[in-house]
Amino acid sequence: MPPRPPSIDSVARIAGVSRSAVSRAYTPGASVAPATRARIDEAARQVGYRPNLLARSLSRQHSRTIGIAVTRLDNPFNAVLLQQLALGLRRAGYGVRLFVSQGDDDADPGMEEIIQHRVDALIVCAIGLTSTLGEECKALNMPVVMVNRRTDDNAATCITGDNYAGSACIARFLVACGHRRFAFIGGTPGSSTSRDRQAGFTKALREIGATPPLVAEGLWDAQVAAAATRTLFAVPEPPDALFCANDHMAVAALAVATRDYGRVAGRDLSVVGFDDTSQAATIAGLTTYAQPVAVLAERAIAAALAMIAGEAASGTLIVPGHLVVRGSSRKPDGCRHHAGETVWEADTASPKETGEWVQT
Amino acid sequence: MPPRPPSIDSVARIAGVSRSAVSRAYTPGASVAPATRARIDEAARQVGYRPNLLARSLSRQHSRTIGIAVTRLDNPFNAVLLQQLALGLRRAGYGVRLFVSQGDDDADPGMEEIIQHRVDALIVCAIGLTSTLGEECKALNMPVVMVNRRTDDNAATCITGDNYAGSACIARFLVACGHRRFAFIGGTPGSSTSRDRQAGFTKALREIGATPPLVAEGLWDAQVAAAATRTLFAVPEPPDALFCANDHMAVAALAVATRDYGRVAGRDLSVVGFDDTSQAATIAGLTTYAQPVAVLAERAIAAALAMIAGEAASGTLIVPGHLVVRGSSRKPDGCRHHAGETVWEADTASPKETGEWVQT
DNA sequence: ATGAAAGCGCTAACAG
DNA sequence: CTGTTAGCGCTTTCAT
Repeated sequence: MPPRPPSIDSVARIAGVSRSAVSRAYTPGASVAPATRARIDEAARQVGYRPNLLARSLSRQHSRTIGIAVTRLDNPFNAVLLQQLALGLRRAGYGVRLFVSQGDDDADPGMEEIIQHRVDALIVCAIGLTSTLGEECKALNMPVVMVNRRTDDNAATCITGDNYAGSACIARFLVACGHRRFAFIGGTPGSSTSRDRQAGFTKALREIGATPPLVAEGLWDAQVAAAATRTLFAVPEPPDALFCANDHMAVAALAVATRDYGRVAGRDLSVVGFDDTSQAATIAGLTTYAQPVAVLAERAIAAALAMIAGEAASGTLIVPGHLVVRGSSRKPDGCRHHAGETVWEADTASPKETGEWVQT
Repeated sequence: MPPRPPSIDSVARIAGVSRSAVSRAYTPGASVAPATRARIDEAARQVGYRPNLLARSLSRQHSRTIGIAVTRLDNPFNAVLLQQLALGLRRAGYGVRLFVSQGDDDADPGMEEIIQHRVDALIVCAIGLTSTLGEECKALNMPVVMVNRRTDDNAATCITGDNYAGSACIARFLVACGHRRFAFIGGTPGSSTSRDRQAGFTKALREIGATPPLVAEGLWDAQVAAAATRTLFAVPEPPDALFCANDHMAVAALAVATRDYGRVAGRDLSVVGFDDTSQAATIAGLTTYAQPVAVLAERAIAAALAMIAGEAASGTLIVPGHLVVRGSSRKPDGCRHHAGETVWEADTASPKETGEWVQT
């Protein structure tokens, strides 16, 4: 009933050439006589021909499509990361098939579905692959790169921020601010990212000889983090320094602390986040450890393309970030202006500008 | 070089049946003898067979894939809308091909690309289609539904919130708060959404006999809106009531007003947004006109599926919202609690619970 | 430079 | 219920 769109054959017929000729006319760098090409172009224009990419993919054995699996698009960091990935991929000539999963953590992002679609590679954001799935993928040799999450079984190449060093930096910063009672609100306990941030924070605190932090779970969720904040403030000696494992939660915690508990951030309380989402900056004036999302995306894409090309990259790339100081925290000595933001001199967490590959 | 994944033929051979049998085994509701099915299942399991969806799509003449074109994923409203769409689509058995475009407005979301991928339908969020593109789509009879944007040439089915009535409600609300000097920060001037919100606001103000608002352009961007806010406050008699065309901007404007200008929202200033993003609630305590994003998504999906099924829906569906009152504004008489939020009794903007189809 | 022919992996009548 | 056959629309040797 719906008249099918013109196929390569119709064009060939009209132009009076074989369909191979038409195919070549659409293949950059193939050899077609100018005259033939003209006839083909004309015929194509006439009927409004567009090559059917499904058919092409089937024939070529690759789809120039990359799958992106993601959760929690309510977290602007994830949303922006997705945006950067999609944009960068398009620039590289790849399309995107999107898989969004409900669950938080090791949520199986509908793996069966992904595999059946024969994407050339899979980029996984903020979710963990179960190890069996990791195996599956490499069995099918489908390249997988994980962003903002790492895995130890080297089933995938990983690109992350410097969670450990960044969080350690935050610990030192908070101590330099003169704080004494620390607290940490984590993401989902199962995620490497949350664990690394907690570990870096706690370890640095211990090394300095500070009191270990109170710990609560925020599950990467603003609401949950808000509740956790209330719990934290309900203790006899509530914290005066709070580190939340990402901005999404930090910004909620900050709101609770100031609105509901009358704390004035930057004086009797410091709250620090991780990511540097634009809302952290604009709305909340949040002190945070900035992750260069554009770089993360770019590196992830590079890794995926490399793997598609057969260069078996593997391991974990740690992309450095830096602390940016804003009104949500006190401002210790050693803060100075640089490129429009306030940084902290003692922030030496990530010396390498370009990031560093570590083997797992 | 990379050993190809097992195909339907390998399974057929191993199971000792024809490939049609295998095909049927994977087609719900097809008739296969239990014994045959068992042999097929076994063979499939053995080699790890998965049907190739590309091939299936080519053969079936549809891909069970819907394209989603979107911009500005830095705006949490768009991000969450995308999330809901993807989730709902998956529930309906559809996959998603994602097209994110850079530009703001009538940005051509890489139409050629979309068409070539032979998606079964296209859902466009927050972007406008140029009219030629609209034509193209219907020529190819590819269903298009626009969310949060409308078009008058009926090239597409549109699903929007009640921009006009909602904004009028905000105007009346602000007047009821006792304000006198109004301002409006719009999105991109080309977008129907921004225009409708401005029109509803301005019109209602005029009807009441209030002073017309100062108007500035925020381009749907937090930074730009922040700058616009500064401009607005630089005039001799700065506004005491500010309506921003979405929360993303409102929240930035609120931050500027309170932090940089020392205004205290809820007393000498009211700022109101549109959308009710979760950050608006959690972080900023923003008074805003709530749009039911889940409903928007669900309706958009329903429309797309209907059109795929051949039921030529067209026109514009207006989904009602409601005003939720929080700390960023004064609280006039007639506010009461309902289902955990504060609503305004005089908010009669959208009587229809289910939304209403209007012809264009 | 061009065309013929053989696929890519799966589906869909149609006979049996 | 099952196998045969003919596509779906495009690519890619291989000759010419």
